[in-house]
Amino acid sequence: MLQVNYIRENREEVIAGLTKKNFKQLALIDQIIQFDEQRRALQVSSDTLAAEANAIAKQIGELMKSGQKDAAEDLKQRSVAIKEQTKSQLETLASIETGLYDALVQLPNLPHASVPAGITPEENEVVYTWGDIPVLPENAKPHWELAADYDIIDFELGVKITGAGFPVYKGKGARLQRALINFFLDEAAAAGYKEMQPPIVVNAASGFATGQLPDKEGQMYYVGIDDLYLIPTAEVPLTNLYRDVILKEEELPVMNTAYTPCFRREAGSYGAHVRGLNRLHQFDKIEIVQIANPANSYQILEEMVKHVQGILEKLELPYRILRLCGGDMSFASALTYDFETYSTAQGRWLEVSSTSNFETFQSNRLKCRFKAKDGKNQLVHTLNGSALALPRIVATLLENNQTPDGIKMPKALIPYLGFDKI
RNA sequence: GGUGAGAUGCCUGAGAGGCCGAAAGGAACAGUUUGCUAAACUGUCGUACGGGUAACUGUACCGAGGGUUCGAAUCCCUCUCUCACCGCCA
Repeated sequence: MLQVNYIRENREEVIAGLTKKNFKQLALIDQIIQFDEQRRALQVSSDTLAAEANAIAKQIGELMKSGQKDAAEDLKQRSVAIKEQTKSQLETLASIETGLYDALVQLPNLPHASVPAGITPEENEVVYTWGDIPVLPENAKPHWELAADYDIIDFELGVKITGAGFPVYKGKGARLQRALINFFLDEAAAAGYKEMQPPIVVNAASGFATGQLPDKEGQMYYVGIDDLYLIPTAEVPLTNLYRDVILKEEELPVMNTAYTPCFRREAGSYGAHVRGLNRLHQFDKIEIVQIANPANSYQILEEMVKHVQGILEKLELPYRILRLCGGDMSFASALTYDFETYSTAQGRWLEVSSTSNFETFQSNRLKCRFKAKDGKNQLVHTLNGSALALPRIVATLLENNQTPDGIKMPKALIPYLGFDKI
């Protein structure tokens, strides 16, 4: 959520930024500024009235004490009149505040200056490419066929016990999952992140603070009987640890990581590209989250990008980094780098990580601030990234490393796996 | 699931219609003293939104929402959450 004061003082810049993000309802800006003006004017007058009422109440108290009942009665009448007036002002104020808020939550975050213009994924900027795309034999198979051949991931079995998009990992497939989770967590710990194990169901207040509610309500699994939501990413619980918190400046940056299963209904998504592991309702992910001082949050974003690069390189997977264009960025992000590994058998790039700086967009809803040296509270910047999501990593590992005598595992994983080949 | 108790500032905790944005203690921060550590003393010490160049100042907030009253942390209603004990249980 953007800050009203910022919008008021930087109207032109806000409009330019939202335009870059391909946001159309620019009329909201002036509506917000207008609401804000009305709000402040009304507040001044209702505050003044309240001040008068408070003063009168105090006088009545004193008059009663000294026994001047008649004088007190006169003042009471006056007080009742003020109360009427205050009541109607407060009602108007409340409706203006609601209007202001409703408009405000519709605005996406402003893009960072380095975000390229553009609307479609094709306009994302490739900023880095690493690794050689392997040359595979003629009869190379996509991962869903390999998974069946080696009996390591069973999609049909998952359909039986739950439904589509809930695969069962078996034998070496299950072991590969566990190895990746441990590997990613160890890498994060080595980079200075503190490992956490948060709940994987959250309440509505948490969903709201990180922006899943109300807009993306239909994307989360909802446990109605207890009014809880299954998390779509560990970002939700990890970031909400700092909801309503005022940190000390020297506590920044806070670096946390967690492995969690993630649940996404993916309502409305379908098509040829969702086979196998490409899109699931339940998957595993290791998330890294930082709560940062705004002064160096972009440096931190670069460090997070380096961290993800390091992992992908240890896994020997060819990848590229995209700086997302304005139109392809998420609602809350100011700058996002997507990581894609190349799936040779499918002949396409698969997104395996998304690493973003949200600046104050989330912290404004979270009310997560830090006390700066001057004693004033200031919103923190929040950043997060996948490091990494498992399914597409597994997909590319299987596809890119297939040989006539099995699927070779990268060196870095062997200690975690206890075998070097599937 | 049953029964009972409770929710006040960073923490503990008093307050039971006006003198309460809130005692006291602790923590934290700054200063003085001290050879260091510790201690002692002094001061600062909630948040949000406004007004004012500023010093300063107004309003709101004692779990949330409503009500009674000239006036509510305090009385009434509803809700939420927490804790304890019992039951069940990994």
